[in-house]
Amino acid sequence: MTKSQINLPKTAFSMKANLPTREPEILEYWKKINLYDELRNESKGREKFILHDGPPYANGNIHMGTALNKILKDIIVKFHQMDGKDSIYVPGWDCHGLPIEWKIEEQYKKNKKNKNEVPIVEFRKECRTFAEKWIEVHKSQFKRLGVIGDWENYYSTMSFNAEAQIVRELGKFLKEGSLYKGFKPVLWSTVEKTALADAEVEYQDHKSDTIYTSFKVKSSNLKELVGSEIIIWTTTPWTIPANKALAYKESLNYIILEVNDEGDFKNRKIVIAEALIESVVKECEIINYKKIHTFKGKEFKNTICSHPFLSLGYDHDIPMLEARFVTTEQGTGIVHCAPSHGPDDFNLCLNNGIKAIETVDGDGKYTNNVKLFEGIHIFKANPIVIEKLREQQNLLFNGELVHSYPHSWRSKAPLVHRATPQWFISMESHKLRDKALKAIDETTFYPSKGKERLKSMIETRPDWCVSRQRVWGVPLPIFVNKKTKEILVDDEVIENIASIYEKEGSDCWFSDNPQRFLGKKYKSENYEKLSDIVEVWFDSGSTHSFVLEKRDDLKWPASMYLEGSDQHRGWFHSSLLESCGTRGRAPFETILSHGFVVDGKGLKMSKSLGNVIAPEDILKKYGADILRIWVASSNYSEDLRIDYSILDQHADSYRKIRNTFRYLLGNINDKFEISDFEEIDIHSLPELEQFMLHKIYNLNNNFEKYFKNYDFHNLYKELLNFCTVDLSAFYFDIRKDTLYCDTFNSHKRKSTIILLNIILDSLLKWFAPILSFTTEEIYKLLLNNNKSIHLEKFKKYPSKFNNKKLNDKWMELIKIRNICNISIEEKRSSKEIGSSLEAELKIEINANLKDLTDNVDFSELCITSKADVTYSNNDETLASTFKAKGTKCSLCWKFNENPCQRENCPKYSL
RNA sequence: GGGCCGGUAGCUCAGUUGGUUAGAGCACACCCUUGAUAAGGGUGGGGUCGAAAGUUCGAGUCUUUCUCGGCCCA
Repeated sequence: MTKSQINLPKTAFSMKANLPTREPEILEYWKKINLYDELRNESKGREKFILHDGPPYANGNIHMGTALNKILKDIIVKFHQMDGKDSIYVPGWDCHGLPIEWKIEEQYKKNKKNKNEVPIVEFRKECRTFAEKWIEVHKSQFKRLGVIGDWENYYSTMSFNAEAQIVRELGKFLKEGSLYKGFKPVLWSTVEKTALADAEVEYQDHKSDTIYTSFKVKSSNLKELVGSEIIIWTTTPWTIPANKALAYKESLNYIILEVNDEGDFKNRKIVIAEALIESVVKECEIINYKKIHTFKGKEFKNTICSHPFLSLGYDHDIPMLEARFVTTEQGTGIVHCAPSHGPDDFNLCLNNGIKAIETVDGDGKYTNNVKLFEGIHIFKANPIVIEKLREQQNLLFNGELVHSYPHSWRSKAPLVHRATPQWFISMESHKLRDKALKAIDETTFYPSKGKERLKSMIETRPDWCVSRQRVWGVPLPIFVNKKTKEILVDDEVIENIASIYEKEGSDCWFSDNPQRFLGKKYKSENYEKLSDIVEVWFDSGSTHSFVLEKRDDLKWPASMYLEGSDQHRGWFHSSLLESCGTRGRAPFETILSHGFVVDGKGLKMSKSLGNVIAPEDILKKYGADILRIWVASSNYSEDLRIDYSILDQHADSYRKIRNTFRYLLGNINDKFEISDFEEIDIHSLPELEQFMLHKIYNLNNNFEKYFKNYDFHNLYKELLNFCTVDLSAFYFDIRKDTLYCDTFNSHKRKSTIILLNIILDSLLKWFAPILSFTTEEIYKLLLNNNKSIHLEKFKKYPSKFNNKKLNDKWMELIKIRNICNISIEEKRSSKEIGSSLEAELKIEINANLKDLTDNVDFSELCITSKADVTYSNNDETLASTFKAKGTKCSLCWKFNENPCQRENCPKYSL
């Protein structure tokens, strides 16, 4: 008997995937067949699904987070495409901003070049070139992940039309009147000489000088207070010269203490919060004191103090103001307020008619608004302030404290709050907050918790500061009338600037005569041209206008914005505000946010922990399809863990899936026959095949349900389980006998082949959005038609596949099969049999199940040589296994006491 | 420091409105197979559901505290 007499599987589809080398070949193939253009051609006129790309910053190699983001986007785009839509993905890049400026400046430092000697326009050109370089790097890295999009016509925030449109968008806020000039403390770097965006700030430990200092009560409604001294604690002594007020909390209890220790404060009465007596006394080393009077915070009302530097000319009144932000966690329960140096201070003072002024210049030196200290750098001022307080006998205590403090992400220098002229978009003046909150309500969030997250941020955020004192960005298109100080608001000027930018970009703002932008209507000598640039979040928040609206192939609003959950404060946020301000609604219909990539233990990846895995390493070791499986199988609504053991596991699953395909391909000998599901005569098929159709039908239902909810990890799990449980361990295992040993054209074998084709067709399509490369490899091998699996649509499954009654029956049969397997295993472990074909089953089934099992061949189901069924009243199904009698048929390997009766088995195998 | 989210077998994930002995696949162990073969099949072990306390007849599910981790904010 030779193997040529049976129908063994044969396929060109190799068991070994070798993805790291095979995938680039497939990328070449996609390039060759112009897959992206083909996709657009094929789906012309279909309903559009637009996933608008949140632009990554054009700097540095991609990391796992970016890879996750792009793959997840690609999976969703492909799902919608196969679902019958025109699913268009246009990648984009965020290009302006401080990090790139810093890179260029670093290069200058290396080359001993002085930035101030380089014309702004030239500097900006270098920034542009830098960004262009990284866009190209990113592009190839993203493509390698299998991401399909309009790579040739990507968008960028530094393109001329983007810069022009950003000006138009700002013009809308200008015209409306919600863009205003304010004066406000912002986090400022005295090293970089700029305000920093929130995202540019990082918190690190910092050692600060701390002081307890006293403010004498000048007048008060509470007579005990007069002559007493309010004690405050601060970690920024240098802000004392800018003090304008003191803050207390109504609900707290306060106490007047008389100090009896020797020293400056002997016999002086000090005021602190009652709850903090212990800590203040301990820290200030007060030993002898007397409690004089306790009172409620609200009795501070209308109390006026004097500045500790009163006799040095600081003769302004220091009012005491009620504030909610006062706590008893640290300090004295009374907070010193310098409106130019803290947002809380600023707001409190503003509400009480005290304005912030410019007390510190951009370099960090006191201005002439600050008596005694003009010209001194604030970082050198602490000892001087402390010394002067001591001289004035108003220093109760000073020390040091290590605490978390804001630093610049680039220079790592500590930051300060500094009042500067800035440009703001008001949240209230034109009801931007209300509009945004309404827009959030109209948006669907995946996962749903994102809605509350964004909402709570919008509810509490302050006005949007859109100005930056830097050069690499879109210049704020603002002229201020030198005489009236009024902002020039004129659509014509804005459009003039925009149309100039459209042709040549925004560099000219810094080099050309301002008259060029003003046109003929206004004279440049009457106007001051602003040199601030727009903060980058406004850039990216405007992408919907210069990408979605401007491109004919896209639509506004986008179907979906998809980013990491940090973008609730970033791109989701700025896009929402920009769009609500200019168009009254969100630029997206849905938001999908994903968690962060962490290591196998759930810790964030960092160089110091040494747990960083680069996408490049994974591509080299496993290939993109494994990475794509990792994305699909992880629950993106939480943090996503990755390490090599996790990837190994997914690589194992991949092999299982690949071998499932290999079995299918082998048994159809790579001859794929696409069948029309509607045409199939189900009842002509064996029951097992009908049962499998039912399984497929229901799997597809679940598939659609999961896809609709973007629930990919459950979708993938279900597909994988189908391959392992339903196919490999069940259907495939049972049907090997038919496929190998039945005559080639027997009805049963042909029925099986029909099913294999249907399963292959289904699996290819179900898996295509996830296993983009492998499904293409198979598709190409089967059809070789210069088309792509990604041009296909998901199949529709006729409801006639559904057969619940049959399913119920087969669920029972599978239960019996499991019982038989246990029985077979007993004989196997006692070495009485090896292969299940050496077994002969005797099965005792409850008579109630007679109808169900009457025509069932349990030897086929359990892959044994023989199976006899008897019926009893026993509720339990019993199975016993015996060594099969007779001799082994050389063809079908079943044991028979008589010559094998199968049509193509040798009649006398004895 | 504050806000939000999360912690179920080694791993990826299920666990309905609180209701039997907490499930699946993978991995692991053992066995079988050698006609899916660097494949395939069978059986099995494995969890005090992050910790503690509480509510309840009953808690993985509800409450509180703590702890660990992540994101955001300061």
